[in-house]
Amino acid sequence: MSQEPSWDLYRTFNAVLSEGSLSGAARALGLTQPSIARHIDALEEAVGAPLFLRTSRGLSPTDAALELRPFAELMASTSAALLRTAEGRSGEVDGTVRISASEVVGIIHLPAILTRLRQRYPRLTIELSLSNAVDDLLKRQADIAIRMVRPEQQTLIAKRVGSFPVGLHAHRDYLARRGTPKSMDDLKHHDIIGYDAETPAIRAFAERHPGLDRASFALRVDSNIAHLTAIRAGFGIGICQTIIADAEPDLQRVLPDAFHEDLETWVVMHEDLSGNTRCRAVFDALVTELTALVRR
Amino acid sequence: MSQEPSWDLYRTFNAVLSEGSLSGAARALGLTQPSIARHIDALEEAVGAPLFLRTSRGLSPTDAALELRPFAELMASTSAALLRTAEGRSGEVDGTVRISASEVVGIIHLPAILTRLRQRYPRLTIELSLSNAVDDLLKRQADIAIRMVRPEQQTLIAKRVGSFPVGLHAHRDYLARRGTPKSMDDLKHHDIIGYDAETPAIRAFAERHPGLDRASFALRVDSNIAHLTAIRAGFGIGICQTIIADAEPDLQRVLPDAFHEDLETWVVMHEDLSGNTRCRAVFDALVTELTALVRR
DNA sequence: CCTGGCTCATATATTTTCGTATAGCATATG
DNA sequence: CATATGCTATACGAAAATATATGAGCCAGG
Repeated sequence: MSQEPSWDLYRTFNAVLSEGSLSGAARALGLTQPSIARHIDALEEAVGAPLFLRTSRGLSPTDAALELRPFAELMASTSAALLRTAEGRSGEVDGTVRISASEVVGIIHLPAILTRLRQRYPRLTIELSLSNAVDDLLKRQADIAIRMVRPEQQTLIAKRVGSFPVGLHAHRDYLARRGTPKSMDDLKHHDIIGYDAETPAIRAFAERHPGLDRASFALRVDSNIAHLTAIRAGFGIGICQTIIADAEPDLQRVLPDAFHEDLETWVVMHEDLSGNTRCRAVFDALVTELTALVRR
Repeated sequence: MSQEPSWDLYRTFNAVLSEGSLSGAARALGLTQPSIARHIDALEEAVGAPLFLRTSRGLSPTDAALELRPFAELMASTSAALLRTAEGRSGEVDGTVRISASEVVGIIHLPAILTRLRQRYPRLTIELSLSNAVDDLLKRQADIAIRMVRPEQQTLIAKRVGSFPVGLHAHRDYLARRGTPKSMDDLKHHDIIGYDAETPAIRAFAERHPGLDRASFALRVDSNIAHLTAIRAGFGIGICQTIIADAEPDLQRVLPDAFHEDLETWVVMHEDLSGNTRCRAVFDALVTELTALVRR
C-alpha cells in the first residue's frame, strides 16, 4: 500500500454496512451515491480485497468486510466519544454524557436521579444506553456505566455504591389465588417467571439455587423489565429488586429467608474522562444518589 | 456542530501532538504545512475550542487537546489494526501480526519461537511490542498478547500455557565471594536486587515475602532484563525465571525451598480476530511452544 | 550584527474530490 | 406487458482541498 487511506473511508464503510446500499449510505451521511461508490472503490483498493458484492438491489458484504467491521465500528464510537468530550468545555457542567445501565436501573431507578441531575445542571444532556453488555466503556460506547459486576480493567475508575437486594416476589392477587409457598420445594407447584438465555452469570445463579432451573419456569423471558411486568400482572412468582417491590403495595415478598441475593453495584468511568468536569459531576452524582438509594 | 468533521482531522491532530509542530506533522504525514494548518483550524472549529497555542517554534497543546488525545490515539491504533487485519487475506499465513509481551518473554523466550514460526510461514511478518501494559489488545495496539495475569475481559480469547517458575538466583562468583544464604533471614546481609516502582502487583508480592521489601534492596530497577543482567554481573541476589537460570551454568539458585513463585501465563487474542487465519496460526503456535517451554 | 535554519501565516495555482445528470439493470405492481 | 421504483455505473462541470511560493518572526551560531 502506497499511502494510508483516508479515515473517512471507514466511516463510509460503516454506513454502507449498516444501510446495505450505496444510496442508503449516501442518504445517511449526507453525501451522494457516486461519492460513496468512489469511497468503497478506494477502500477496496487500499485493503486489496473486494468488500462487497454489488447487486442491483444493494451491496452485500464479503467475509473480508465482516472481518473489518468491528474495527470500523470502534473508530465510529471513538469519534463520537471524542466529540462528546469536546462538547461544552466551558468549565461549567454542560454538554452530553452517555450512560450505560441495565434496563431495570435505567427504567426504574435512574429517571428520578436524572431529573434531579438535570435540575441541578440545566444545560446537561443525558444519553441513556440500556443493555447488559459490559464492555461499553472500552468500546467508547458510553462515558459512564452502572454495572453489577466488579470491573477488572485497570484503565477504569470504579466506585462501589453497595448492593441491591433481590428476592422472590408475587402480586397479592396471585398469592390469594394460589397460596403462599412455605418452602423452596413448594415452588414446584407455582408458576415461576424465569430466564431464557444461558449466560455464564445465569448459570452461576442456577447453581446457587437448584430449585430454580430452566425446566421449572412457566414463563421464560430475558428482559428484567418484562419480568417485573409479569409479576405485577399476577402471572406468577419472579425475581425482582426488593427496593422496587417495597414501593408497590400490591407486590409481596415470597420466601424472604430461603431466597435472597445481593447485586453488587458499581459506577464506572474510563480514566481518560476523570479530568472532564461534566463526566466527573455526573459520576459523583450517580455515586451519591445510588448509594443513598441502596442504603434506604 | 453542523456536520461531523472529517476523521482525517484526527489523524492530523495526532501527528501535530506527537511532532509538536505543523511542519513536522506535514513531514510525517506526507502533506504540506498549510494543509495541516487548515486541518487544525477546522478541528478547532468543530470542537469549539482552541487546541494549540501557536508559537514561532511550534505548537503546544492546550488542556482540551490533551483531553482529546486518548481518543485520537485509539482511532489511530484501530486504523492500524484494521489495515493489519486486511493484509494478506489469501488464506495463507502471510501479512503482519503484532505481539505484545513482557520484556523478559520478548527478549529471552520469543526469539527462538519466532524463528521457528518464521521458518514455517516465510511470508509472515512479526511486530513485537515489549511492555508490561495489559490493555494493549483493547486499545488495538496488538493482535496477540502474552500476559502474566488472567484476562477478565469477555471479548478476549485466552489460553493458559502453564506457569513460569521464578526464584532467587545469583552468579557463582558472587556466592563464592559472599557465601550462600541458608535462610531468608540471611538475606539481610546480602546485596539484593529489587524493584523500584510500587505497582499493585509488586505490593502484593511484597506482602507474600516480608523479607524482600523496598528498604532492603541494594539495587532498585524496574526492568526485569536489567535485573537479569545485574544477576549475571554478580551484583547480588535477584529474582529471575528458573528456566533462564537453568540454561546458564554460572547462575545458581538460592533458597529454592524458602522462595518460589509461579507466574501464570496466558496467550490472549481479541475475539474479533478469531477468524483470521494469520492470527489464529500465530496464536496456536505461541500456545504450543510456550506450553512446551514451561513443561520442560 | 548578521546569517541560516527553523517556525507559522498568507496568497495563488493546481489537483483532487464532490455533486449533478443520465444511462442501464433488476424487481415489484398493476 | 408496461410502468414505477429501487439500485449501481459513468461522464462532466463545479467546488473544495491541496501544493507551491513567499513573507515574517524567532533563535542559535559565527
